[in-house]
Amino acid sequence: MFCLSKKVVRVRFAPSPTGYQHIGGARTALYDWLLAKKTGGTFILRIEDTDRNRLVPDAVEDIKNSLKWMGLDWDEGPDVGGEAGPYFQSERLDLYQNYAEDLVKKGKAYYCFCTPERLEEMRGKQELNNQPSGYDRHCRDLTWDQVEEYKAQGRKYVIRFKVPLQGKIEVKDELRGEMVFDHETLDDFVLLKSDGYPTYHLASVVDDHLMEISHVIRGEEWIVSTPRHFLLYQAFGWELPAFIHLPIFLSPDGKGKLSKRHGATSVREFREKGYLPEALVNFLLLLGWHPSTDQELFTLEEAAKVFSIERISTSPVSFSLDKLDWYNGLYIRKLSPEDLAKRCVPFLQKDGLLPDPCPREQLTYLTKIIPLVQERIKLLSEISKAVSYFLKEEISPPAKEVLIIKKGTAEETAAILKKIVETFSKLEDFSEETIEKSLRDVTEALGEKPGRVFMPVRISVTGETATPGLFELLAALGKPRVIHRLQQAIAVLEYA
RNA sequence: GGUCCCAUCGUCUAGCGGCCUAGGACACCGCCCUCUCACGGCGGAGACACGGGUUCGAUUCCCGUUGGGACUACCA
Repeated sequence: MFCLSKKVVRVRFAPSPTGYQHIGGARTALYDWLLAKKTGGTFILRIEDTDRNRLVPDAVEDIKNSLKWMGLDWDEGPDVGGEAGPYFQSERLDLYQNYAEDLVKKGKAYYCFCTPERLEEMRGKQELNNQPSGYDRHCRDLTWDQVEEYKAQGRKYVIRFKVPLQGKIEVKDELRGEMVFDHETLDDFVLLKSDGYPTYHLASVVDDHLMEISHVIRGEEWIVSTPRHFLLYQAFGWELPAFIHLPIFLSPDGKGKLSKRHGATSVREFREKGYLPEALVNFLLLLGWHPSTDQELFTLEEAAKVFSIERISTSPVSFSLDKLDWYNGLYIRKLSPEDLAKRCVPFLQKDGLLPDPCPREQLTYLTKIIPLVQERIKLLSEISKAVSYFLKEEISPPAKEVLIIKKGTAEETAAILKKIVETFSKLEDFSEETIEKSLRDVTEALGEKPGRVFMPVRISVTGETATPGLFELLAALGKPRVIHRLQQAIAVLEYA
């Protein structure tokens, strides 16, 4: 049987597959993973699929993919197994049922035959009378005969925990210290649902015990449930793990917790928007945790060396994306051209700028132009706009108004461009250096300022006013396309 | 309504009684670099919610007020 020394750190990330991996959960998983790595402990992935009504079919895949994408590999769990399995709660049903029945036998839990309708009515009355909400313990004192009778009638039932009527329960959170809850404020919560599945309360307590979890790291929204869990540990006579409640993510506008209304909330969405896992991890790391230094940049490995639960903060965190964007730009600039090009390919394919699969020459060319735009994009998804005029053979000719130089006329502009076409045509070697020299020579010969000459060229060949440096841009584009696009622009100026 | 949590620049935060004329980062503004846009460099503005205590001394400790948030399901 499964047995380990109590000293070792065993942490679990226990998502419920009711949707795509939420960004808040991703941070929890990160902290779990870091604590495990820091201490040489074990990181466990456990799927809490006990709500069959809200089950999303591909959620488990998404959760696994999201964790892998972020670099958070698990030591025990789906796909990798482990001695404390199974790691899907739906495969542990008999366990929960036995433990629930056990509590009933000990008089610490009871069968409840109340119908959903009755409960709803009860709740309605409580709200109407401004009374505290909670189960009214209608079935708490059913006699054994009554229970047998109801069961014989085939009535559905749940198993509820019998919360002691008097007294207090002291709960400890590693970050916040002791918290005291009065039993009177706790109701007899459900342990086992009528479909035979456990509630979170039962399942998580049973599994955390059986899997010998040392630290329970979860969201702040669980604080109010913690006294119930302590009561359960007490009833079973089990040793408590340490509890760490992470501050929740608030919406950037400061109104309530982060929700779909405020943009991306799943890891998948951030990935699709063009965020790098390195950036997301770094951002999440510092959202609620701070090192004892001023260091802002961390790889997973670096973070794993210095991470500590004592330095996790307790106040709610506004999930503002500004810093994530900054991190993303930073990490994009740090990538090698080869790496960045590879990461951009899917985005370019999605936008129809590259075929799938991508031919070798195309990838080589992309790698060549990537450095020109690398410091100009903050999201991978911005790559298409940044390189479209490189990847397309033809661009739609710019409008006349945008081509015309400042305080100048169409004729003047066309004359400048013609002169440049003429100069470029004679160039044998269309390199950055020769381009720069000839362009500057033309500028001087015409008695113009650089800006007045460079800008119409830039717009002619790209259609944009904001681009990489002109000389490197032209060289990367190649002489034929440059001349063609310049002639196209001249035509617009003269005939449009 | 009830229970609980939280409270330093717009945001993330440092601070664990004197080092604070409150530090850093993002965002913002200005200047520089410059062919545009970025990148980069330099500089600027910007916070201890309020009221009581405790103390020689409070951003730091205690209480209250206010504000924000979470939970209040046979969901997690």
